[in-house]
Amino acid sequence: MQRASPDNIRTLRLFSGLSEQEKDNLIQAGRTRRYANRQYLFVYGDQVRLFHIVCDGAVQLFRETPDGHEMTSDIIAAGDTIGGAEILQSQATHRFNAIAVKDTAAIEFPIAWLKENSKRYSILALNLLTMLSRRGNTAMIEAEHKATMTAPQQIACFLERLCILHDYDPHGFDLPYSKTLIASRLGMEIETFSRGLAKLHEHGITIRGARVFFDDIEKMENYACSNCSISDTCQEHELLRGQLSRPKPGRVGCA
Amino acid sequence: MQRASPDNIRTLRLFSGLSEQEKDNLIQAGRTRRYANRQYLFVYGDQVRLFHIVCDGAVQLFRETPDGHEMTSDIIAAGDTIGGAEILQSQATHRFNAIAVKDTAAIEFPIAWLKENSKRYSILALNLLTMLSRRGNTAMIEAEHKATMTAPQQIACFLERLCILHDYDPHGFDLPYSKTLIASRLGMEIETFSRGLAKLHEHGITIRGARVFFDDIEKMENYACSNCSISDTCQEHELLRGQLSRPKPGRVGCA
DNA sequence: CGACACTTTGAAGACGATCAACGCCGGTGG
DNA sequence: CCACCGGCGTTGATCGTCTTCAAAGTGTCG
Repeated sequence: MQRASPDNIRTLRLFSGLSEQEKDNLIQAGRTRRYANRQYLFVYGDQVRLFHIVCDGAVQLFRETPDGHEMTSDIIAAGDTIGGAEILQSQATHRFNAIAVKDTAAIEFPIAWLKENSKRYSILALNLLTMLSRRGNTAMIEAEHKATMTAPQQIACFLERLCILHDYDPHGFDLPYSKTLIASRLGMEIETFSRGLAKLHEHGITIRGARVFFDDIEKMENYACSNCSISDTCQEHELLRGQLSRPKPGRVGCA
Repeated sequence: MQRASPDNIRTLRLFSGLSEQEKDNLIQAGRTRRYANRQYLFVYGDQVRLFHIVCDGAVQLFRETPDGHEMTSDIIAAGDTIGGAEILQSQATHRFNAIAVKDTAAIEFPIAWLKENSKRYSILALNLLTMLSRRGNTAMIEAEHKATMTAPQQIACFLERLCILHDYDPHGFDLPYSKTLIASRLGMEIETFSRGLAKLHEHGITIRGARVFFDDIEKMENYACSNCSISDTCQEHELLRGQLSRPKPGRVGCA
């Protein structure tokens, strides 16, 4: 998992391409803050005041429907940011709640900081643009999945991405979030998720408690989705990527 | 509908904030090209070579699943762009097909043009960023809809946005695309869409052929989704927006 | 040990996908 | 002018999947 303690904040994708001095200038305007598990960063309707960089832990972004249903828009892991889209669109208020789902550390910046510096440092704007458009891309692909794949397929695809993006050992790793949270993130009920996990055993994925085993990497291909833009996200994992999701020439869509 | 013939290309959101001379410099690198209805701009697997600005008509972006199913990712209307995300992420090949669904005119630019100029003109990068992140936002919200709303609700929400974004008369307008295309865009089968349209009559929306009537604007609120980021998209339509989707204080989620 | 959150499992129901048939319309060709 | 065709949309019936409701099981932490 990518971590960003004050030590390695300089390695964040958001700041890539900037000189060390530029990074210093930028970072010094931020303030590190810690959130306990289950503590809110902000809620629906709050004024947009801050841009956050999550350094450690994870933050759930979610909405509630009038009938009390909770809908997770995204889970922001360490190294990613919150609020960029809202600020650049000059949205006055937040359209979702943000709550820490682990003990979390985040650096916060005033919105003016982001607006000014994304004009001053075009590379910063580009980095943010890339991150946001990638997130949007993922959202589009997942919307597609929801329309074309069964629940077990979606789960398998999610687990595969999880394993690759977080650099977990495919032969055995623990889920980083509760099953309830993951189910919500995938837009399905916890019961469906639970049953889906059970079914994955027939397809070479075993789940015992929170532990996941890809016991047959070949069979993973049944679920591999060549459109999930895993490709350019962690360039150092070429090998694993080749093992897990081997896009076949001419193949489109999700199997 | 926003049109961008060579005359009004200067008014595009993408170029907003640039001087007339800067616009000239930028635009002169482009080449206008016309596509007949049903003509492909590119297909899945093609090299990413160009950045497109759709001036007139509309372009469907879609994938095909291995079992021959067609999945529409998006419909790009006049004034919007194609390829920005791919270029900024240095994707080598296209992950979807692009086909004109009307007679269409588009200006095309080499990818280097976009890369260089989004560094040179940070405002251009910001504009593109805003457009892309808005598109991603919409995708996320629609994914949410797919998980929380019934088919008729999704259709109503779509029609409402359509009416507002294209500046149609809510008391009667024609669908700009075929029902088949819209159904695909919403990720549902044409049969489901057709039945959904029929049901909307009980809720104050009448459809006769391709013509849509919001015969009871008050009832629209039953479907209005306060999270659909219509708000900052066409600033000139405050009044209509107030009529159609009136977000209530403290209200979250989709009704 | 007991409280509580989280997860699993079962059974019933709702919704959308699928399959099939039909109506409608515009175009083509005899 | 009519017959034929293909694309498009509607409607009906059936089926599979996911949600919902209900209950029991598991784990953790005081």
